[in-house]
Amino acid sequence: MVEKQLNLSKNQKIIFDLIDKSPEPMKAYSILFNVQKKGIKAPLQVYRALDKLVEIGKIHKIESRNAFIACQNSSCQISKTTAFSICESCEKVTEIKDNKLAKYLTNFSDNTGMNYKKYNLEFFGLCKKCKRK
Amino acid sequence: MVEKQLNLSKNQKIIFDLIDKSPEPMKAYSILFNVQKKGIKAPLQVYRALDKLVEIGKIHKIESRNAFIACQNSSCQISKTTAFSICESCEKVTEIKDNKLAKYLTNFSDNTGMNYKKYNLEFFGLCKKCKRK
DNA sequence: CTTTTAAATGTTATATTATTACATAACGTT
DNA sequence: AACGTTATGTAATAATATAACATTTAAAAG
Ligand SMILES: [Zn+2]
Ligand SMILES: [Zn+2]
Ligand SMILES: [Zn+2]
Ligand SMILES: [Zn+2]
Repeated sequence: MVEKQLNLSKNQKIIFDLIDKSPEPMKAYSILFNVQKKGIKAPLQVYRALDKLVEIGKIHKIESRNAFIACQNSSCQISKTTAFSICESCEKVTEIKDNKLAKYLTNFSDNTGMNYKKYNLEFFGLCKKCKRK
Repeated sequence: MVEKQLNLSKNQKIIFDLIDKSPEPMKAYSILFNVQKKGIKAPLQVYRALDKLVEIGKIHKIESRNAFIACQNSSCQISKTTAFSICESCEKVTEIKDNKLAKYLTNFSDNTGMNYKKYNLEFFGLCKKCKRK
């Protein structure tokens, strides 16, 4: 599944490519370390690219881990509704793509009648692999 | 609704009382500043109390804000399932107490068949007051 | 009541995560 | 070319969180 990313700037592309290749969420200073050989030397350069990539939905921040993961779900580019599964043992993170869940949460309204176009849901448990141990 | 908290230690009680009185989520260093007159001088003392209070469900961490709020929902003492509404304008945070939502998420299983006893959900939007403006 | 163990505290230093401030360069539009 | 917008470079610093070690308090066991 090839995604267009022509609109990304130089730093944004370097940093997106790194995160996209990583099998696990990456932390900002780990990203910084990994892109120093490409000329990105300062934290701010990383955070600026991360902010933009989050804004356009190419990556997501795993809030409970202060780490970033590439989006696995094309619809995130137009919405801000995210759900993840996080293994508390090996820290594996998977983006949950479930239309029913998304619909349920998007239509959810609380006791004040308020509803929401944006949410972030993080599930915690043990992944298949870790459960076997 | 009086809650028992006899089991809290001195520092835990000082810090819980402060958070419980606050109308808004409190950040760790703001807590530290506020309890220095009571003899709690170092960040670690605050973080240790926060860790314990989170563990026993008396407070929750709002992950997207790095801030802490007192639990509004007695059932959180036995579960780790939390949901919040966050106003993106005034930063007001409310804990959502909704049995249907809790049931739906607790019973949710992802495409791998995995399910979860623990989750954190943060909804974002504008509160009533901010919507009027 | 005394011994033992676990939980909590105190203190210093340090690690990790993120932003402010200011200057410059590249890009897209008219 | 002139303009406004977005992105970049760089240095300094703020904000959040933990490591390491010594000591004290409280709970549990004998
Ligand atoms: Zn996504
Ligand atoms: Zn695992
Ligand atoms: Zn609660
Ligand atoms: Zn508001």
